[in-house]
Amino acid sequence: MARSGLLRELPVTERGLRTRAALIAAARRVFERSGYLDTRLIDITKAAKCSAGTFYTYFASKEEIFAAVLELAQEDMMHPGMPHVAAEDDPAAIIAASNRAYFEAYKRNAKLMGLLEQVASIDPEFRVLRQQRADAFIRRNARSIANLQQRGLADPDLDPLLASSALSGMISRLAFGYFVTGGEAASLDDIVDTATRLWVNALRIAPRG
Amino acid sequence: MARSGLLRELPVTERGLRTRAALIAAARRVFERSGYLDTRLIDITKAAKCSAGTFYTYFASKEEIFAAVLELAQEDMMHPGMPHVAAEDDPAAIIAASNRAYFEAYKRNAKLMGLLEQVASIDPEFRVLRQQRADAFIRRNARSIANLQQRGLADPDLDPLLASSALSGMISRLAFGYFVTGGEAASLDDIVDTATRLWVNALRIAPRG
Amino acid sequence: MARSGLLRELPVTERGLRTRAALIAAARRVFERSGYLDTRLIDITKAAKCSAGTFYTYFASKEEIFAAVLELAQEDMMHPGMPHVAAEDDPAAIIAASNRAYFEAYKRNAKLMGLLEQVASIDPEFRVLRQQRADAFIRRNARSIANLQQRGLADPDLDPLLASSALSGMISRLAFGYFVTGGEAASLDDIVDTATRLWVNALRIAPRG
Amino acid sequence: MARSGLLRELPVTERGLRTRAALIAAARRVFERSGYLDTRLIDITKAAKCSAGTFYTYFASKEEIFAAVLELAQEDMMHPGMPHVAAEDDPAAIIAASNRAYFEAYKRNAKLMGLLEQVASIDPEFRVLRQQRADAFIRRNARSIANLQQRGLADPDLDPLLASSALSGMISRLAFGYFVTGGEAASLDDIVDTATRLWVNALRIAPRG
DNA sequence: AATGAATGAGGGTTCATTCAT
DNA sequence: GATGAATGAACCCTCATTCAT
Repeated sequence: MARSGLLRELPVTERGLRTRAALIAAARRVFERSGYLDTRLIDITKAAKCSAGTFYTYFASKEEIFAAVLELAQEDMMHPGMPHVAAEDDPAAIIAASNRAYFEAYKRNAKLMGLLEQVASIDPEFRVLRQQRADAFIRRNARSIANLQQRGLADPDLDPLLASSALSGMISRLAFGYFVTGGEAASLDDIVDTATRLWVNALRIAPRG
Repeated sequence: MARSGLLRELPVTERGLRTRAALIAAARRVFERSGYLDTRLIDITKAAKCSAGTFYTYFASKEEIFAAVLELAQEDMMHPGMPHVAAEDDPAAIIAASNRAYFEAYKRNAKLMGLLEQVASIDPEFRVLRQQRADAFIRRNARSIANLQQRGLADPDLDPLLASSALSGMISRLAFGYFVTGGEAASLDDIVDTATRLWVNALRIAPRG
Repeated sequence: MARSGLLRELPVTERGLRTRAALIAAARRVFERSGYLDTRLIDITKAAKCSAGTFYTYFASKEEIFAAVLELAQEDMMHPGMPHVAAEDDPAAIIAASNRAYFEAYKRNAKLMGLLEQVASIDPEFRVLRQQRADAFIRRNARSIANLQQRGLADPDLDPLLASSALSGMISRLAFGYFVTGGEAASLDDIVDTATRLWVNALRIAPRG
Repeated sequence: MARSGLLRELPVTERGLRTRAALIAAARRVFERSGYLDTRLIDITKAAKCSAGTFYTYFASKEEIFAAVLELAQEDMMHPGMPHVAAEDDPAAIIAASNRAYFEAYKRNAKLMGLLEQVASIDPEFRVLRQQRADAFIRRNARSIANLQQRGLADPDLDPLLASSALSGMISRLAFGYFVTGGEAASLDDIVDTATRLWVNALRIAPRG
């Protein structure tokens, strides 16, 4: 996900970079503590130990600094999806690894994912962003499904994109329920195992050997 | 889902009942047009053709009238899930029917479901409400899965509740993506078919004798 | 204190009289519980078990019903001051009896006196009312002082009205502190005794015999 | 009477201090003109020539700015009571001086004293404040009375605190009637003289020499 | 005479944004 | 670049009062 239109250019001086970074770090902390809506800009500037006016040197709005927070966390969030593993590996093992990777990345950024969910439900720009991320995840998984089908290893009657859309949604919703809503009683291992088994079953992936 | 604690007593006169109903109807319209956050109480009272003060005769807050809107729409939303079909029916057919019913009910109330998603991301009380609804749906499907397992018709290695949680989430997320986000290109039939096929596969439901 | 300008005519029907009386009784209760300012008219009508509109059948405003509450309590409040005793009685005994009567009447209506103090500080009409009551008390005591002076029993250098103003104020302030503010630690007897002794001393009333 | 808990931190810049001071001065003016209840915050900000929002930079409420107004006037109000005079002075002269000082200070702040009376009748926090001030005055006079008793110059049968409570109340009520209610016809000198004579008589202070 | 719903003016309060220093 | 005070639009909410039934 390249720089979204929500971001402006970086400051030039050393001090400017430091202040900007302090604001972003403070913003993430405050957003995660208070939620997006309840966060006031002065809460952020207070946490960053700078004045209210300084905020506008770097960001034009709350949306813009939230975009910057997301951008900083983005690298870590790009891991999930199918990691590159040797093609000859057991498909079930690959799916298991992929799901585990997704859940773990989700866990590391759980609060932020909850925030993104909240902001996406409020602001169309972030709805698009969320959609783009979801689509990237879906397309990657769709390619993997199509690949298995071509190799005769998965149910050929399924539309790869639709199936990926459904199954990827299943995974992300599970992660949301587990790490954000936090109401699930099961252990992470159980969830990954069940999700993987359902995924494998759903695609009718032939058991190995 | 009984009356939530968010509701107060009903008015006693005919006129009062009419005004209250007008407010709820207006609120639903305005919420669906402008979203929850951007709706101001005066927008609602204007749409209901009454004065600002009248609002407070019936509701204490925006949350309260939103709860009333949901309550009114609730009956229709309780249908989805497993419809009552003869037990001897083809399990796959039952699942297909259930999924179709869910998607259709979702479609009828799509804007409201999008609103609930938004409000749940903002207000903890509605987060609980959404959770309760999701849980009811999950438990119903879990019972169905357990039943199939007992009859030897579904993969016995799956935990029914966990599997239901995953698959029910898959369904509701699909519905959300299809009817609320609205970005899906597929036809409703294709989605129902794919969802059903994945569900049937995932549970390893034996093809009918 | 005759009917003040704050009061209107009485209702004619039996039912009307009953409702009016219920409103006044309720008003006194609510005023004493919540204070004048914090009392809303619906609090009164609720307590009187009638509707909001009914209030206006009998009273034009909160002030007016408060005036009615005072009027009803008035008879009891007219006792204080010098009670009529035989002129040949011991002057000190008369003063003691008078003070005691004042304190006791004050005690019976302490909450109402506190209210009157509050309302007088807010509403000029009641400031006048309070002043009239105080003046009546002062003039009565002034006549008593003048009488003692004429009989050679009290310090002739004092202006009777001024002295009465000071001493009467002393008494009413003591009563206010004792029954309304409620911070005094002394017993009522001690207060009456001290007040009487100070009063007798202040007028240099010759000890008897 | 230290800073009450009603006050927040002072602004740091010169400009801030100026604005805050302007608000307090304006508040005093408006309160004295319109009374506490009838004063709206915008009346104050208008009088201080700043916007409505600025008020909240310095004060959280009407109570808070009223506390600040009182605090500013407080120094002047602490003078009254017994001024320091040589111990060997004529007790009556000391009392006269003390009373005169009290009346003069009261006169300088008469409007504010009236306001305090009003606010104390409305707001419990200020009721406490008024009580504390009254108590300080009473205790000071009680010490003076006890001292006279010990020197054999005053009626030993009086309880000093009770007597002070009564006589101090007499003085403050006179001042209130004279400067706030404003209905008294007498001259200030006459009032001071009468009050002093009553006070001296009441304590049976021995005539000098 | 009683009802209780409808009215709407009026005040308080917040906070993103600007700007002089 | 940084500061923090000033701004004022925007909205919420209360409640005395009116009025149709």
